[in-house]
Amino acid sequence: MKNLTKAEEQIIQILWQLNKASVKDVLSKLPDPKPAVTTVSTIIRILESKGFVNHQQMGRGFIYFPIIKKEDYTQFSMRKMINNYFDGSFKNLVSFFAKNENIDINELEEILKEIKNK
Amino acid sequence: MKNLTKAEEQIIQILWQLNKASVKDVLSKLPDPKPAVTTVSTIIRILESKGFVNHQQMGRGFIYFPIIKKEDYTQFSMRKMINNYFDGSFKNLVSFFAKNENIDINELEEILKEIKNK
DNA sequence: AAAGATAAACTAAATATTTCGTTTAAACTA
DNA sequence: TAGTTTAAACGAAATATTTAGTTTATCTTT
Repeated sequence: MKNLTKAEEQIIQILWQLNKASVKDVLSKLPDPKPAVTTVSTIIRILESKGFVNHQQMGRGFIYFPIIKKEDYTQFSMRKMINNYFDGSFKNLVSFFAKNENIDINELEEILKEIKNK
Repeated sequence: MKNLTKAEEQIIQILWQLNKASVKDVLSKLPDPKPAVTTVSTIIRILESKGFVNHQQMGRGFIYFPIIKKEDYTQFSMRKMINNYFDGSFKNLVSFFAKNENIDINELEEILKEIKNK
């Protein structure tokens, strides 16, 4: 799986959110200051060349859609994160969050309970 | 906190590992094909200008050391990761790992037990 | 002290990424 | 059909990142 640059990531996040979108749809979701339409168009084309996106004709123009699932890229990114920052261990990640008091034991138990019920 | 580029991240990881190191020490830890010494030196200087690293005189040259803790940068990165890929929720992250069978319930319970005993 | 070695600073070239104006092709309108 | 509008493709400029040679200063050795 190829790495996404910052600009590419911002755009594909929008495509993941919308499922299908024209260049203008994507542009409208971007925060101010908005880039030029052509900028968005170019980046989407790069995403296509990297194999993350595809398109279909739709009336006048194209509708773009992701062909890599957000979950797959998430997994790819998390794997790297865990390797580089948690010594390759998911357990270390959870411990880290517990230790740093972002999350406490009770909350973790709640999470566990919820997961069990699925 | 400033973002680190790929090259910068690779270097500071080594500094985190070694605690203190000369340019040559860092270079020796880099995988082949090794860059020029000056390249490493430049990137360390950039890390200093970004406030991640400092140095002290040591004999002939400098010894560099991180002044941002790995844990702090980890937290910074994880926060972004969770915001962008888990809807801002740590719970979602844990569910994701459970669901994707990278980790199963029993393993999670083990982790929880271990954390409790601290 | 002079010559050589060493290490950081500086500078600039190479590469990667981001941005957008211009061109081209197709569709629509008068 | 000719002129206008629309949208993608192209090309290239602007910016950011990476790489490393050259310079400068200091230390070491003779």
